[in-house]
Amino acid sequence: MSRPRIEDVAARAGTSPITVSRVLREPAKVAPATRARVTAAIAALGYIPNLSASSLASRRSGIVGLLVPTIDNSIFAATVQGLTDAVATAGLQLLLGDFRYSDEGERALVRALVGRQPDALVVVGVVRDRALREMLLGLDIPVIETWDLTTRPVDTVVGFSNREAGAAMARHFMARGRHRLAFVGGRDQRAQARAAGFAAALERAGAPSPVTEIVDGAAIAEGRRAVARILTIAPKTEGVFFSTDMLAVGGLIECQHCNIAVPYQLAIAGLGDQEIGRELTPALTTVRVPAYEIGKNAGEIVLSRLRGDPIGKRVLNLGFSIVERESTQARSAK
Amino acid sequence: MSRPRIEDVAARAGTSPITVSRVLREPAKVAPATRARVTAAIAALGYIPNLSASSLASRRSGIVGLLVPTIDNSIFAATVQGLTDAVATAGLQLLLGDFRYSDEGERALVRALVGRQPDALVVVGVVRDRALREMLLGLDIPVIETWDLTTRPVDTVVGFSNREAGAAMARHFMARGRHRLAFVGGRDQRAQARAAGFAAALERAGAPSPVTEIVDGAAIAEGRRAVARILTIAPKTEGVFFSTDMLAVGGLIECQHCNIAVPYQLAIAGLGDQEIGRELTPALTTVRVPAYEIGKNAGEIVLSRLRGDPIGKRVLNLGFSIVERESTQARSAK
DNA sequence: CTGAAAGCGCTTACAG
DNA sequence: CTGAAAGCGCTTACAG
Repeated sequence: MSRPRIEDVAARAGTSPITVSRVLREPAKVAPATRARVTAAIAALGYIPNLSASSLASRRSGIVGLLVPTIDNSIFAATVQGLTDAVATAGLQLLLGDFRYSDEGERALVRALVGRQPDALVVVGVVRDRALREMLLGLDIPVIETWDLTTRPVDTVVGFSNREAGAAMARHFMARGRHRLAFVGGRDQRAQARAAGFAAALERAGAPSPVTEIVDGAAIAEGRRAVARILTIAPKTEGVFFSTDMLAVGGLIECQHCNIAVPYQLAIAGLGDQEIGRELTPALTTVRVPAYEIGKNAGEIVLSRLRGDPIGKRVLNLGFSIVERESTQARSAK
Repeated sequence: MSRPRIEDVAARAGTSPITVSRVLREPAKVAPATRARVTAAIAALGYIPNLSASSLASRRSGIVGLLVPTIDNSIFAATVQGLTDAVATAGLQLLLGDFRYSDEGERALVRALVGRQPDALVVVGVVRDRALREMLLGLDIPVIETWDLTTRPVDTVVGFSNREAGAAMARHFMARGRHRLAFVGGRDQRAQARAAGFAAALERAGAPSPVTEIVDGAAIAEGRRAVARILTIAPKTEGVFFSTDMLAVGGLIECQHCNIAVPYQLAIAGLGDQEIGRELTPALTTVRVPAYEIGKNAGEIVLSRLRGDPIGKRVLNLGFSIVERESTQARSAK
């Protein structure tokens, strides 16, 4: 007793396969009586259409491929959620792949995803790898880059300026009387953009160049280690901007262990506005980023493109905001 | 210029489509010279096989469907990682779906996944819903349930006993002189099993029944609220077991805000052994669960079954362990 | 080691 | 409103 095919449903409903297919895809075009018989037959047999056959015949897979650097980072979870919320209404499914922050992994992943004939691709990040860009350009499906901005997207980019976020945080520190600063972040492009914006804003203001610590991953332990190093190398540091809230939490914890008063001796800020940062004492200043909205907008752009709407803006800047909490208060605030 | 097909590759290599297909699937069976020509043609054209066509013809999709309650919970991320690590070696891809802790969502998701003709299905949780069980039993593919145990799995279950974990934690508290206890957890089956085991162990020891707080989600804020409520309802409570570390972190934070000394006034424990619990002060006692190993083993079972190996154990208990840290130390330890 | 024929289960494009 | 024919791009099973 293998799985029923469309033909079995048709036989039971006393109609043809194509009518069954229509009931599934455009029921309004089928006479109510026929439709009822077909629906009953589908239910009776527990028929589930074979989407491989459907994809092959229609050249529409109903799949949106999503490439994320890693799935164990809850900050991207909101983006996945937003994207799901947007595309699920159209019956599209997400095929998720993590490339683990490697160009090579990303190429392999794209190849694997493309084999499934996705109707669109959404990428966390902006694609810089040349070979990958070429591959994506030749794909002839919408490709949405996210979580950053670029003047020349593969197709469309929706995100915010990580560079500007870094610069804004530098100004935030300086406005509170802190000029000897440090940056902690990973090797990925977004972290690098935040670092660059941070350093550039300091330079423009005539402040010293920031000490920069590169870390692997976003673990709390990495944040702790980074602060310890910074305070050894540059004991007069007055504030540290961490590329993610989890790293910043590590910073807060290390300070607590070493009896360094935050924010009075050292100010600390993160990025992501994760719940833990709000709940700790001192509460963590952070950059709130539109993670959910990025996913939602990306999904809506995908749907619009699949409908054949005219192409809108190629660069969609959703902005960010700085949420000031205790961890960066000015010393005078005491 | 649409995408090249196997026929285009064959033409360029001066051979037939079926030989190209063989080079892709079982290269050892093709003469080296032919293989070289085909490989060159594939590279030159940037050929990527259409996996919909491949699935349809071979009745093998190369997809493993994974159903998780939610993707924004980092504790499942380790399971996803383990599963990926195991199945990627065989060229299988994960199709991930989250059913958001609802039976209805789970049924819809299974239907959506099944349409893609997965070669196997892995579920976080044990399937209790009757309709879903029937559906899965009729599927005729390996179905692996995880993260709990049951005497009658749909097919095979790999996990640990949540009930036993709850009981073990109750004994842990009692061995440290705490008998007035409380439980905090969600509505999902695993949380309920932990609650039941916790209560049963207390009853067996003649301790009072635990106060039980049901929460929605695993947010820190929920943990805070739960502790506040417990201390209002039962101010003499000596220890609280939270169903997840994140909830327990909320418990720790609430105590800090209310000047309740942990563990001296109130002991706190979680489950999951997340990094944050190790780093906070007091460090959090927790149940370490084999999240990664569950995924890894599930993947290996899938591969074994697809190879056609004889079916092994239907119930694979990977156990758990209690990691004692400061948050549950005995009062006398001071 | 290689290939011609048939078919996987759908949908498209057309006809009526 | 409904259906017969052709075809989507692969692989299986067989033959040589």
